[in-house]
Amino acid sequence: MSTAQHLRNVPIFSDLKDGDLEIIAEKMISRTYEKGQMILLEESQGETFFIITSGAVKVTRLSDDGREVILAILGESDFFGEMSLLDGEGRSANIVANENAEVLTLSRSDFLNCLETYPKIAISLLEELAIRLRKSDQHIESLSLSDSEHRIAITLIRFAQELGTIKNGEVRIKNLPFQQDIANMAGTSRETVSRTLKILEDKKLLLKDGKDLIIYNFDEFRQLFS
Amino acid sequence: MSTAQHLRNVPIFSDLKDGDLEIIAEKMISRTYEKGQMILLEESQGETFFIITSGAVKVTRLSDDGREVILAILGESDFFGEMSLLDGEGRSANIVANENAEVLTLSRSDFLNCLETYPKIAISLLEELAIRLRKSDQHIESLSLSDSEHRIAITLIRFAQELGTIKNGEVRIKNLPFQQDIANMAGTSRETVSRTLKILEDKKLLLKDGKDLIIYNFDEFRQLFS
DNA sequence: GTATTTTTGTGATAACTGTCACAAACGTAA
DNA sequence: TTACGTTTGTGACAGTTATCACAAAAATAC
Repeated sequence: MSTAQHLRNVPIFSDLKDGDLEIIAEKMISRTYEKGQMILLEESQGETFFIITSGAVKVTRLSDDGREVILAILGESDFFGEMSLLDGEGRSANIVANENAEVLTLSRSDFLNCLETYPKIAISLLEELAIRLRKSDQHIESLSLSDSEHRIAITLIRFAQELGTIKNGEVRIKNLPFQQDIANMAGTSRETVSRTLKILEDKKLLLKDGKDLIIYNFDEFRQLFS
Repeated sequence: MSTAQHLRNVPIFSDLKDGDLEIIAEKMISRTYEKGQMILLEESQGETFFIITSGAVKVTRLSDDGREVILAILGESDFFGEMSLLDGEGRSANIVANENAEVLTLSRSDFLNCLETYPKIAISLLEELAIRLRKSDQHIESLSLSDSEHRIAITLIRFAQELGTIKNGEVRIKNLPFQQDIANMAGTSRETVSRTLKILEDKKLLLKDGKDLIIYNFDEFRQLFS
């Protein structure tokens, strides 16, 4: 797929005309990262905007004692790096390739130029940030008042929404992340994730199928834990 | 103070020329709310943009069983309501007047018009949302991996940054919110807040002075708990 | 002023869940 | 295949903290 075609799939660029898309596409550079490779470090200055064309990355923060909090897992057509471009602060999070990943990058100046030249991009970006803020708020809510079973279930719902495929009410999450990653997102321990998945399986709410996870009745599941 | 003068204090409008500011000011309507009054309900459609000119509001989410999670407390010159205007979803949070509050409102269409007419506003708004997202991420981090003492301390730091006044290294938070509100932000119980404040006081890190709270050495305090 | 409501302080208890320890299962490379 | 590393499962235990209960203090109303 050409660079411009990839951009077409990214919500914030989807409003643009083909010509404009190609102008932007020419300024982008493609890069690849291997699983586990660090893409961005917390301390570095943000100078680049990234769009994922294949693979997945995780957005994390690390505490002093080395424990990892996963803020989000991003996949194809998602983008990142815009935050520190916008507010000038340093990075607020680390980005690590969660599987082999291919990205397109845009420099700070080209990115800011884009925003000024195409106000529609700015507005689309606003929408996207509003959506992320909303998700953050939900994440905060779940961490604040739920027990670990709820938090883990809500994390599964997030995965289902981002990575899952629905087939008559049943969601299949292909390649469920490791329990340790789920734990780091849900704010709990790896062992508790293991035990809780078993409990949910006993309750006939979900099924582990190799590396995949199936939620039998997604609507019911969401209602139970929302 | 005139409406336009109030707008001048709001970061996202501060770049505008006086003339433009007045054009916008004319479209705004002033409203007042009494302490405890609900300003926005979670279920309602978002049709209005709000700017606080005096007082404070709290942004909350409610769980089924009625427990409240406080996402933020906003004060003078802060704004809210933009999120559902942008992404079209329903409200993601409730807004309640935390003290008597005066706000300026702008209708959905006028707000969106503003964004298209003054691209600078859109970019400023992007910056603001980036900042909020950053704060949300920090909030998530603290909820994920800290014990209750840390979470409460971090909540106090947030209050200090939003509501505090610094005098040679010492921060005074005037009118510290109730322990119940602190608990709802820190994701813990009211009793734990009570006990923890006493512990921090015993450690000579802070002092309760009537309705105010003083953090003796803010830099040290931040380092201890960040 | 007194009365009433709201907010805060504090003990006792139980429950949840993090941690440690180790075994089992799985994946992968040689 | 075997061997090694990674991921998952599970028991035991301890520590943190939510909850309940009620008293004290503070704020507000009358």
